[in-house]
Amino acid sequence: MTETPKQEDRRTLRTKKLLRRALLEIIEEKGVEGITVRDLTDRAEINRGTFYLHYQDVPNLLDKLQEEIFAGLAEIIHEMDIAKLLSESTNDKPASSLLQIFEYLDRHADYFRVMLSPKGDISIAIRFKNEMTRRMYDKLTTFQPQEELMLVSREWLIAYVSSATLGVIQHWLSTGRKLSPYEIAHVMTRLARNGPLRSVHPRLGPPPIP
Amino acid sequence: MTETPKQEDRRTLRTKKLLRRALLEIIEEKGVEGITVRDLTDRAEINRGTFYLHYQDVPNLLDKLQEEIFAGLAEIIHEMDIAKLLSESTNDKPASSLLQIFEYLDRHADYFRVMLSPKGDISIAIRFKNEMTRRMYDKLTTFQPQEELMLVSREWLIAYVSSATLGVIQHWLSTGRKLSPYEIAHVMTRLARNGPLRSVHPRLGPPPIP
DNA sequence: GTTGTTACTCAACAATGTGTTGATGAATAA
DNA sequence: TTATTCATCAACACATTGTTGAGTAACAAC
Repeated sequence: MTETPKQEDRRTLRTKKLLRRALLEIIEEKGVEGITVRDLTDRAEINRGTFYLHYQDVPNLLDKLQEEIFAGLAEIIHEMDIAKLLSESTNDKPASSLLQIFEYLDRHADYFRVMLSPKGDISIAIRFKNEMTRRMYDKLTTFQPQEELMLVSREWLIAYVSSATLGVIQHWLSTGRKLSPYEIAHVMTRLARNGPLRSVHPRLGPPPIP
Repeated sequence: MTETPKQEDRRTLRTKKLLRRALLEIIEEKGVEGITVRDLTDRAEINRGTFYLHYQDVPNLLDKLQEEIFAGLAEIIHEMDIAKLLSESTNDKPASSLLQIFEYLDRHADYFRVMLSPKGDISIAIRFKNEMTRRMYDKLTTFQPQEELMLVSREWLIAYVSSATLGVIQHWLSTGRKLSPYEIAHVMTRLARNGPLRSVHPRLGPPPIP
């Protein structure tokens, strides 16, 4: 029924590429709120009317790019496995699911660096967190159905972890990714396993897990 | 030299109050990007020109409100004491610094609920996190100057904790503050002391601290 | 290479928001 | 009461938006 997605015209590809580049440039300079169609098309060196041949307006352009990038990311987040994260917690290696996420972010760093920055599109961060949150709910409900056995309820645990993860990602991106995906995944794993306070000094409280 | 801040005119106070109310209303509906001076003054039922008698533009209005709210918050954040948080970690009570923060947020919930929501002003969240971050650096450097003794470096630990804290705050505000400031501070304290993974089930890894 | 299609350019349009100004009237503080 | 300050109103130039119609250039397919 559905036809094979016809290959796009060279000119179309060119225009979209130019617009994407101009968009990231403008956001980095002026932030999401500072985008105008005129500025966009001036930088891309295309006619203003051409913009409207491809996108309805600026939010629509942002949406389209977001869909693109999340198509790839959703799969990876779907693979996240808390049970595995917990069962692996006897060694000191980065959790594989985290590693995959950081590798994906690294691959699309031009986009994420800008979009997850303070000047970027907040809806990207929201969505990223939402995907993590949903996934964690599923996995956690299966793994530990008895909420009363937990130190804090699922709800707060998940809000805590998903925000912390996003925060570390943003810091990593905004400081030039000085650590490799492997190294930063390792850091994240240690923090998740031992908790922040125990990470200050292992001798405070019980020893760290590894 | 500086005169005592002259008491403001009734009419001025009235106008500013109406604008504040209208602002929070618009942000809740359409988000920060959807604010227009016309909409603002229509809802406040004042003349459009009147807006410009008090504020240069919309960002300036946002800034003024931000300054107001942060004047009070800065003091509290300044009181945060990691050393205390760690030394108190033999009991299961909420850390006093966290409790104070949640009480302040609770008192100004009309503002924070909107501003720290996804539709709100991202710069509030940024600044909030920055204040926490700076404070933690100071305290942590004093308390544990030997970074090599830490499981993860200060930099990442702080990015992790400050983001997690903000995330829990946002979740608390957006879900109607169903827990009291005391209860939510308690949750935060447990998460900080035991770490997320250990909070899933205390028997995983070493026992929780208290 | 020719040909039909599609994307791009350009100029003009109404509509809407912005920030400012000057004249007028009303509320306020003292 | 009185002088001051604030709010209103109408009008202004300017910028951005989203659309349209006509002309031009690039493209894919044959």
